[in-house]
Amino acid sequence: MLNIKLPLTQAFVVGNVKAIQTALKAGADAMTLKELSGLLGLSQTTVSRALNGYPEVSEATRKRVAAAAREHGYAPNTRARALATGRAMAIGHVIPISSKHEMVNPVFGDFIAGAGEVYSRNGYDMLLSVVPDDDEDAAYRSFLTKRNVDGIILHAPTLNDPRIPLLNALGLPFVVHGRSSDAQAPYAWVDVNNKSAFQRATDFLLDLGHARIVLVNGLEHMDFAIRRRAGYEAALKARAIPPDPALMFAGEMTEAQGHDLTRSLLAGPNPPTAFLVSSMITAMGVRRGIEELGLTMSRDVSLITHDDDLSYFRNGADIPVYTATRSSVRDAGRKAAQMLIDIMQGRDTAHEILLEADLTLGQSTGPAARLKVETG
Amino acid sequence: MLNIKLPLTQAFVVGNVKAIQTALKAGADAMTLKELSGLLGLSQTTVSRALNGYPEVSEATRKRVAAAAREHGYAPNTRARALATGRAMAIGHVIPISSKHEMVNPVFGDFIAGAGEVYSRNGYDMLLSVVPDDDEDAAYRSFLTKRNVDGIILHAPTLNDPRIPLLNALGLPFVVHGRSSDAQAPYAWVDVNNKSAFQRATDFLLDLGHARIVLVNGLEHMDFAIRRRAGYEAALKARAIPPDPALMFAGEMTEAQGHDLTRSLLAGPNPPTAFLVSSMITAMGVRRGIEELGLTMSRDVSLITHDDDLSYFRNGADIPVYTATRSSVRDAGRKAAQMLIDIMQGRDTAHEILLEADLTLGQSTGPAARLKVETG
DNA sequence: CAAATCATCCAAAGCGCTGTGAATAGCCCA
DNA sequence: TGGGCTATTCACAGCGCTTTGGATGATTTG
Repeated sequence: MLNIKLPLTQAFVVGNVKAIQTALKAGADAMTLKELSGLLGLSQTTVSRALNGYPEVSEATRKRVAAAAREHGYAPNTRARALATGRAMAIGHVIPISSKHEMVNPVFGDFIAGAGEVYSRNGYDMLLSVVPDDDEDAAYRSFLTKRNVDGIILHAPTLNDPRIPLLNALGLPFVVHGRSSDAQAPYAWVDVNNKSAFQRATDFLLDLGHARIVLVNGLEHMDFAIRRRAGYEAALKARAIPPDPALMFAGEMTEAQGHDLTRSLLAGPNPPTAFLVSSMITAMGVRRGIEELGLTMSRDVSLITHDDDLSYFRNGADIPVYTATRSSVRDAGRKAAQMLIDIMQGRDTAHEILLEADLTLGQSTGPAARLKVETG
Repeated sequence: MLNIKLPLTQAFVVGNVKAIQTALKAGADAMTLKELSGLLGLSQTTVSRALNGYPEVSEATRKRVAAAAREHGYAPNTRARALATGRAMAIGHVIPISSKHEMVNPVFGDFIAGAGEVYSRNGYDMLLSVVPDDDEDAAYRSFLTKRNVDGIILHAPTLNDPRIPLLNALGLPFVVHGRSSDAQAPYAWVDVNNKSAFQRATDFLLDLGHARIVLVNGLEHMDFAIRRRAGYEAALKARAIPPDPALMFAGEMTEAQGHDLTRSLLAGPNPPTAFLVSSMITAMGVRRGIEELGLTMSRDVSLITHDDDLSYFRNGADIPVYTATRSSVRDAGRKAAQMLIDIMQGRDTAHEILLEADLTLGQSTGPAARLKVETG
């Protein structure tokens, strides 16, 4: 395997177009094993074994084969190899799109980046299936009966997600990004400790003297949202504060949602003094709402958000803008991919990874207004 | 083909786990054509032709075959089919990641969503290869010599992008999302008219009396950034205003970048009165900078941004927050995918699609402060 | 020096599907 | 009644690779 990779890497340095054209000669028709072995005067068996690092090939012929492969730009046909070995060397991702709002999860790009990194290091391809979240049947039919992947990553699990028993029944290895509360059977997963993160965040706001804390959550059938809410409620309960339904919201995590909600709450009677928000994007909307009303974040209203540490949306370089519960979704992608590969290859490995989120202090939190009056 | 799809769709209704378990019996080992034909007492040929809609099969047997396929949850093995037909029924995307900043293009998720929609409608899979943008050789080796895709979508083209002659030389059908200025050979592409969009936007700001307009652009080796800058400069030139290098910036399009740049410019001598920004995310940073200085967007400083109409980042539901040059990247994804499929299937089709961006009026633009003094 | 061992290499049988080139059977017409 | 059709169906040869189960000499061993 390695024997093939190294030489070609040289040939494909971007910009070095001439070398590539030479290497691959007449365009579209790549060389086959048969042709290569014919050229070398060896059997297909020997050439195949030489390239795949089997021991029963002399070092001399192995070198000769490797050189020829490089020279002629030979690489095994994936389809043929997959058919022969029974392994597709590909991993499938089902990307659900909110059918109501046609929304793509913004977290997805970074997760993919992390996972893709691990895949390519291990010789796996990534197969994507983008489907409306109320019509995932097509995607599963494709992956499962067409057998074009060896494993699956499941995104955005819901409460007691029916896809989990389904995949379990089918025997295809899979790893869930997130968890599914109330799931009957065991399954492998990588998740952030959403409950503990939001409990700590709520605690922190309570410590600052905030009593009316708004929870701006994701859609309530999503598992992560359920856990975040549980964390929020646990923190309140610990101080004997009954959760107020008027302060708890669930919905798509858009900027506009955050903005509209904030405006109406702050303009209403008995306004809240703090917001706990499920995504950076929504948090930006909340801040816009705060500032449009002439209020100042941190001084008048506090704000904590969850931060997936998205590459294109960093929470400030030096001092974070927002106080946040932070956990890199890209890292989660890496970990989930590695776990899946380990499982597929029969390695003994942890099937459950719970990542703790950092609580990073930013410029969006401060003591509740009430306290300020006392001290100032 | 259709014959297979319909029945399975029923079996796979999410939640109907029992039906699935029944349909696929003993888990992982799917049925083969050989088994199915044996069961039916027919030859593999006949079964295959029946399922693939060939005319030389009697309607009676076709029905019988379809029913059996449904009952046993049969679907052809993709790998075997690909090997036999020579078509992989998959399309590859090479997703470059900025190697300097490890940044994933936020536009990518929505583009994929649009393209994926078209792919699944046409029976194609989507293969993703995530690679650092200075090391794309591995991705191309994989796609081209391993032959696991029938076509490629190229993202984020640069000035005279070397990947274009490369793919042309290799004879693999491909479509570029964007264009590559100075490219020698022809190629198929779907692009937004970046130049005209930014020219119109600049014109609009000039009409409002703004003279010092900052251009906050993407990385300058990216083709779209070059064209946007050209539009900006053309508008200035039309009014005999020499472009001021001190007002033109290029960089990664992050929120922090926009913020920092805005603060330093507005705090400096001879501050600008308007910003023309290449992405919503950066625009949010610009606005944060404006507001932190106690200024008001639109009244004190105007702002126009490009808006890719990302699903998770809509520019306000009713009245847009930002005045923007808007073009849906998701729609571009659909169009690029369709074009590629048309090309691969030898259909006669347009190889160049230039999408015009809307200039939508929002709440971020207003007359330059100078004019306000005159009128107020 | 014959027998056993080793190091190399190879022919051939699949993997599960498609597609070509018949074969078979039923039917029509002269 | 026999030749010519049409409508169905089938056997078989690949697609390009891996892998099993030998071959073939060369080398070692008792």
